[in-house]
Amino acid sequence: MLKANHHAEPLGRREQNKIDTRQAIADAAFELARSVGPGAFTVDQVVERAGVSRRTFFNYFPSAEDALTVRMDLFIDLALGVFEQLPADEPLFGAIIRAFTETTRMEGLSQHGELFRMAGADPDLLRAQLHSWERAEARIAEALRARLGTAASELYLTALVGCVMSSTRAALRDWAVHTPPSAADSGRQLEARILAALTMLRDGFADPGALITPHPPDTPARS
Amino acid sequence: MLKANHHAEPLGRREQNKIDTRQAIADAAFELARSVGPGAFTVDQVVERAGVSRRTFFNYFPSAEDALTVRMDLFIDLALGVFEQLPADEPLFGAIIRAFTETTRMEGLSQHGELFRMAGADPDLLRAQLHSWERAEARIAEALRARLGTAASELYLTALVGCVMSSTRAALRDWAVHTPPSAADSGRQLEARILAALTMLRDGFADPGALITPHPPDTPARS
DNA sequence: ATGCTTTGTTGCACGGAGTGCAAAAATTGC
DNA sequence: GCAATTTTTGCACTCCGTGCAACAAAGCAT
Repeated sequence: MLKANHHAEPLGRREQNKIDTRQAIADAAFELARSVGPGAFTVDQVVERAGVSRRTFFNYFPSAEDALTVRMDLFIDLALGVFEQLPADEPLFGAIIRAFTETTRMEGLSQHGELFRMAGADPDLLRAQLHSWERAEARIAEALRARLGTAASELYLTALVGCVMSSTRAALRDWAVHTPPSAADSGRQLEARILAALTMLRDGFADPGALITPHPPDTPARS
Repeated sequence: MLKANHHAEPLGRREQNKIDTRQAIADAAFELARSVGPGAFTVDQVVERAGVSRRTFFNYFPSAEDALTVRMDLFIDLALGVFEQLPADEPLFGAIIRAFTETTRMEGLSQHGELFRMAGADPDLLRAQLHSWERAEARIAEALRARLGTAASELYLTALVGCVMSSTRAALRDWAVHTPPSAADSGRQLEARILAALTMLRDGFADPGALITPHPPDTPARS
């Protein structure tokens, strides 16, 4: 187990207030999205819940949907922190997989799945999430660049990161479809899928053999 | 060379008018984006150029940025048409690569690159494009599902398509960075990159060896 | 504590985005 | 040509997103 790298600096009241406000807004937005549905609430409703002014909201987020991507950004923060602590000589795919699984263990997954599922109902939320993945991709590519140095071409690097993210997203999608209610082993279900997808990637998708969920739905994949 | 599958049905005036209007709006939006920059023009300016009412614009597109993704959607139309005509026993990656290269030969690439580069300057356009890629992914997955039948799991299928799109996107990005002006061999440059990225994918990213553009920029990659 | 500087919040105002609705115009079928 | 259908348009309305200036809170020095 890796230590959490908490940045536990003194952190003045200025910084803390901003973090709190940001979180309050994000929480308010999430609760609203959960209760009335994504895209079915206004910024005014959010700020009323969060206890800030309308103008302040837009100081933090450019749109209501962006307040719903905070969780993913934080998730990437964690994952990158984990990744940077892994030994530099560990095999690449192994390190990536470990960074993901280690992170999913400290962060709850249910909300991510819930948000992912919400995106199916609201194009604007979907776009915000895609943008979030894009930002994450850039950040991860950055971290990988630091790890691999100039040994790898830019194309190799960006394509690899893109594929890792795509595979992870496919796993999330599959998981969201086949594990709608919060099942007991929900976490393991997702982990298994991410692992399966990344393994396919490592093998160049040579074997179409069904590892998880054949074609018909409702096959809980006894893993 | 494959035939273009032109759907040359009679096509009444209703249908034709809609197509024309759609195209007029898309063209007007593209010209504006090109001259004043993406995100720097209003819907009113677009509709004035296109010669339609403001309300009509929103009958066709939900936002100004969406009018700029028409080209990519059409590109996918073409590519899918090509893909479906390829022999069913052709190796998967080969078929995908061929579908792409065949399509790039009939469609101009410069506008795609231009739009791609524009997205770096306007978050909303970027989101619209990401959404467009997402739609394309779904459509391609559909086509692949028809081709592979139930032999492949959903996860395999969606992960594969996602990775193909990601690799292509990485190639586009690399190309857009290293080939800013419309160079003479612009088309071949892009083709080479897409091929390189998809080859990396097929090989499971086992070899970080620099195929195109080592690390430093401005290395035209003698192909 | 007191004042001074820096930084974050709020209200206001304004232009633009997006949508429901009903009237008007264009296309189609007969 | 006439009636039915489909598309375009104008209007009105709400909500979004932002520049600006006044205001409040935190930091800093004495």
